[in-house]
Amino acid sequence: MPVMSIFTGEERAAVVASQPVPLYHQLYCVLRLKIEQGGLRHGEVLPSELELAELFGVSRITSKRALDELERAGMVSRRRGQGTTITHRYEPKMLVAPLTSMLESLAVMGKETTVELVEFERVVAPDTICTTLKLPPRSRVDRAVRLRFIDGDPFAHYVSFTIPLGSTFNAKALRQGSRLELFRAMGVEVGEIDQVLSACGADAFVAKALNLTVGAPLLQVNRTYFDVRQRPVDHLHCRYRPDRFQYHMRLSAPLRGSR
Amino acid sequence: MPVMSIFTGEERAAVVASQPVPLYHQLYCVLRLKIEQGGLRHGEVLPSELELAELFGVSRITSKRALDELERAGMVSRRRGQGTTITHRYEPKMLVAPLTSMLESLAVMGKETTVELVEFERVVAPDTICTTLKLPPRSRVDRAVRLRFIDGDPFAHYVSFTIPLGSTFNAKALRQGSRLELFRAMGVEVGEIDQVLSACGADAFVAKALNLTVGAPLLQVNRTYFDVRQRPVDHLHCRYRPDRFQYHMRLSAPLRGSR
DNA sequence: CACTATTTGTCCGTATGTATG
DNA sequence: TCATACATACGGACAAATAGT
Repeated sequence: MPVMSIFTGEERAAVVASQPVPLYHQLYCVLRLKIEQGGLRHGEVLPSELELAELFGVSRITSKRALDELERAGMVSRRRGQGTTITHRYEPKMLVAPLTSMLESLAVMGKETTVELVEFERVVAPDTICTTLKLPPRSRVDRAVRLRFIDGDPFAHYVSFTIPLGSTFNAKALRQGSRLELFRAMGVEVGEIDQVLSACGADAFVAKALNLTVGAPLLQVNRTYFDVRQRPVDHLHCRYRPDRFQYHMRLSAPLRGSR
Repeated sequence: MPVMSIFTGEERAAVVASQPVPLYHQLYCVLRLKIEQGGLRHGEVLPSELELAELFGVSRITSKRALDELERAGMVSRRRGQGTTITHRYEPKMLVAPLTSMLESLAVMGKETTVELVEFERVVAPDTICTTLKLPPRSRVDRAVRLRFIDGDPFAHYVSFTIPLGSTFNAKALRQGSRLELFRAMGVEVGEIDQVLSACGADAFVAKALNLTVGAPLLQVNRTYFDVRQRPVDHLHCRYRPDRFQYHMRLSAPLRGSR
């Protein structure tokens, strides 16, 4: 019987020896991604080691190792004579936040999420931060690292740089209330927010904090807070697990008359 | 003299032996990213092989190989006795689009980008598409795959599913004009757009199309178009290279009185 | 002109990881 | 499981080019 074409040519072509990444890991990534994105569902049986090896043009040991890694990652279950079945369930456990306003940290986030302060320190600001906050080079800022949890699982990693506001802006206050409330208490009225949305791979720090592997895709939001006089007050670097957090928007009545 | 802290702790921590990726390649990636993003500029001299080796806790051979790869990639120039100088010029080949309206495909995108139609076919819609477009199961829709280029480099991958509008909605028309113009020409007035922003790893298809490796982080936007009668017309699946495309927003005057 | 320090280029030997049959 | 081949990574050693004293 001819082997079913479960995998596309692109998927097979993505596993190549010429890359500086082990073959077994390339194959592992292809399989894992396919399972995570629902291309292969819970309960389905993967091709056998030999079939996989032939499909992707590798040896049986290589395909075996890729499947073993999948098992170690808890994606599949392997049994002799029975094959490799998928145990991973696609369960969203997801928070969808509106992006149209600043509601995020108040209404939506407040529902079932908790925040944990990981670090708080007054540091010399990196050059990029000095530039965005319009500070002279090597100024001092308050750096805070925080994690946000949903159902006890971390899904957001924040690194914030705040211009010195006063001694009341400290770790204790950050642990208790939201940052926006804190700003207001310090007499800073936030007028505008500048946001850039992007994606990035998890670095070693974030990967550990969010319980991911290095390089895992993350939704990235870089946010600058301005006070009512248009002066930058704070820069926030957010990274979200895409399987647990998404942004939602509804845009209405687009321009009709033009072009 | 103590070694200058050119690299952050995060950067140094990203080069670890425990990962299934060669050390020299990890280091190469860190350096390349720093140069590409302007952290190290044209003409600057990189630390010597020995300094790099000590900074990142690897042997000189490893740091040397990373630098050699950088040279092969045309990012730096190496000379005995003189060191490694950066030849790559930092030009942010990046498109930053506003997200506040539907302007994207009209004003911003039209500037220096081009679109290429990769596939166009009438297909049986997947279940998920039928659900979002409120169609009976196994309905037929027009599926289009497109790529968007900036300076000849692909940065966006689109997969769209459109309810049957008529024979004028075809490959030829898609190649020429924008989809929104085409909708209007077909008598469909787009009233609202529903967007979900997230991140995902590149699958084999997209990786090939956007010239990336499998698993590379991408900014993902899933968009549903509704006509003025609130009926879903089209579902669009966008994936962007984060180094070439970002979304930008400015939010003003957040709620003051409440909580 | 040496002389020196720095930096890259090349080689060796060894140990471990990867991949095949 | 074994034998084999190749890639990766380390430490060390020495040669060759460069720049400054």
